[in-house]
Amino acid sequence: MPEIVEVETIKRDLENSKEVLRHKIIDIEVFSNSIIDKNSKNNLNLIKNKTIKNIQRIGKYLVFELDDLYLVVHLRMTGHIFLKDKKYINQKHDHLFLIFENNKKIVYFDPRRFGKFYVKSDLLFLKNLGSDVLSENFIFDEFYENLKTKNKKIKTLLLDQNFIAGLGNIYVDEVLFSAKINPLKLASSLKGAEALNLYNSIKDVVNSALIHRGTSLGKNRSNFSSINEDFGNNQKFLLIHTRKTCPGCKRDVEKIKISQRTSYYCKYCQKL
DNA sequence: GTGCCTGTTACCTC
DNA sequence: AGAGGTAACAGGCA
Repeated sequence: MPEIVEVETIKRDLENSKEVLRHKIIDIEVFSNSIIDKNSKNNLNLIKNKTIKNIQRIGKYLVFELDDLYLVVHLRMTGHIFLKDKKYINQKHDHLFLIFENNKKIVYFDPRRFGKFYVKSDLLFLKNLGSDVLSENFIFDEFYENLKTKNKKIKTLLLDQNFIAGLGNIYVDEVLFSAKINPLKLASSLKGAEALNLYNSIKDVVNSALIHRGTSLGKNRSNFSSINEDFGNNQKFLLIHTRKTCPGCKRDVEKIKISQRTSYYCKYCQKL
């Protein structure tokens, strides 16, 4: 579930806590080896005694900049970052601790263990990502030029992190509903006005969800929560994803699979 | 118990 | 280039 909005919420919460930025990692404990990228296993110990100089987010990746290297995590479906007191002891599905010189530790919790940690000396492994939709690199002209060349369904394209980085299944549905674009429409068929509408909808949907601290749809601990295990509120404001009735025309919402992803749209308000 | 579903992505083949 | 399948894994649900 963590898409751009959720990862950004975590990033901001970590920054605002003042307990991580400019603090030193004195130890790392790994309880499940499979969450460490196989090419990073040998480098893992290098993060010890390093200070967190900066925290950034690139697409759905959370990046901790250390003195001379990067600790990067992708939360995939069910990864969580919690900030706990040092006395916290590990519980089911906790896979990694980063222990700081102050009284805190970062806990990586992930029931499905799809998430991955990377330790790298540079960020070249992220070089194929498209522009982050919250960054200043996300520019309409470039977006539209690229869009015109793609002969695939617009929903599939917006989910492609190498096209634009950050959106996942929930927000793509919301964006397309907001822009009144059918998810099955070919990207290359969009007119300039539609593309501009789409571009603006991406920014609006993401920024509005950020205000609500992300979307927490499930009922259990796999559900998105930020560093204090607090859920987001954006699920209350979803207009189309998981809805049965279109808020625009009050007719039934379509629920189909597009590229193996459950997709919600209104065939009346989002005409093909 | 069984089988199917799930918010992500990399990798593979056609 | 694009489409489709699979795998990683655990838990919820009918």
